[in-house]
Amino acid sequence: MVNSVKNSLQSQRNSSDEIEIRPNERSCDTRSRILASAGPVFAAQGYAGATVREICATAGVNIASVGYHFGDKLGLYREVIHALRLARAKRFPTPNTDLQKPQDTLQALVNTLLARMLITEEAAWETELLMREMQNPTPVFESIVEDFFRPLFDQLTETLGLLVKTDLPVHTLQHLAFSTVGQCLYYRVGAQAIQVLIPERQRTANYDIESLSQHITAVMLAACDNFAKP
Amino acid sequence: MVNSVKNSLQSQRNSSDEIEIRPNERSCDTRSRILASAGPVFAAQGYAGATVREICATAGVNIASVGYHFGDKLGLYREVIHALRLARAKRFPTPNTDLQKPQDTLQALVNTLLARMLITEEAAWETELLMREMQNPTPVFESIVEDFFRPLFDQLTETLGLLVKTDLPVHTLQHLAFSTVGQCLYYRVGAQAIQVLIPERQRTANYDIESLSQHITAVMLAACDNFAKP
DNA sequence: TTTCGATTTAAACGATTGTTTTAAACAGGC
DNA sequence: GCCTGTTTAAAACAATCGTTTAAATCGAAA
Repeated sequence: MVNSVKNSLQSQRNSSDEIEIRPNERSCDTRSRILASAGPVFAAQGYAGATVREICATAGVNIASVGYHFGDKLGLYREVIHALRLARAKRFPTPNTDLQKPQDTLQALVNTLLARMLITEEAAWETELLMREMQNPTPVFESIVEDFFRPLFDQLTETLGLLVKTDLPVHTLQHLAFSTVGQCLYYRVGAQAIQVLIPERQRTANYDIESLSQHITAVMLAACDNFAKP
Repeated sequence: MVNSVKNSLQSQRNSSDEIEIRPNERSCDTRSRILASAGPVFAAQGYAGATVREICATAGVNIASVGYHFGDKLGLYREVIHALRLARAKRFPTPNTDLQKPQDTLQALVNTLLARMLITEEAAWETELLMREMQNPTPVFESIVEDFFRPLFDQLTETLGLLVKTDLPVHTLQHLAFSTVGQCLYYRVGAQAIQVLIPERQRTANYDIESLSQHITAVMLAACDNFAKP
């Protein structure tokens, strides 16, 4: 009985991705409330560590609702990832690369990377969730890389190719791109370590996005100049 | 009764770090077997995800043994970290910095960092455990940073200070050190992403420790040269 | 050999997990 | 207004977790 109801709901959701027609208003409210609460909890505790009880408690709904609306815990997680991809695609449009000097493009790319890493707003849980996916990849990880990382990586490689002036091997350009990404990523991956290594006073003074992006850009421009020399 | 026995054992262990005198052979065997099995399990599943049942099963001992020898799960984890620290100190001795040119010291430091990151031997679980500590810090994380990361970080900052020649602000040297560490770290943190971004043929050809360390060192030397200019 | 403390064992405890069940509350069509 | 299908609520489910308990077992001193 109840199972058939859930299965029909599940297949209905899979068929239409964008528009969802819910029978009435009340269910749509609970459903979106669960979805909104699940993201931060999954990000903070990880998939295994997160509990549906905590998610439902912060959402203010009953525990059984997640089973009714999403089938089970994994179904809810898939929906969270799906919503995350849509949200981030709109929030972080890839910077326009055509009408600037490559130095400015590089600066803009580093700025975007660092902004994604060091975001402390209400949507910081999205980055946290992506970081967890990098360490514990699930079947959705590959599509995440293709949709989010590949465009920025290609743009980065292209921009660096304009900066080295000479024709370097492809893998050298890739290494330069990874050097750029790695420097940005460290200020999130190593944030806990930095918090221990660097006193708070220095951190608040010299570890803002602006200072860090200028430093990383300077490092990469110096490297590009050096690789341009015979 | 039993509690007092355990407490005395616990304090006995804390007092003497190096030499352990166990009453008989049998207990020492079980204890070391638990310790040997716990490391890989903690690394693979994380602290919260690992279960003492699985650890004891792979060790072939009773479940209550971990309570008897280590107090509780966290006590066992602390001992694992302690043993890890001793093992890694012997396997990766900090490079001697005194009798070389700073360029060579930097190269050696980058080599050490990359070797720690990309190790694929039987002891890879140690690095995996450290990476998990960086994202999900447990109460032992701070001591890990102090004992593991701080020495290398200081050595890195000092070496970079010799390379820039001019007197730069302290935070700039720190940023340069983090740039170095970040580039090395990315080839582990982003390994899953690189596996999707770069075809396997290129990966096996140009992503060995030797190529990567030379590249990263070259980037940082170029940056230091640039920062030395007026 | 006997005795006693140290160690291991099997079993169970209480807490927490994801999930299911049963009944009540709600909406709209007749 | 009643009835049918949908949604929510409270409770309970079985499984698993870390931890504890009480008895059995072992090793060596007496």
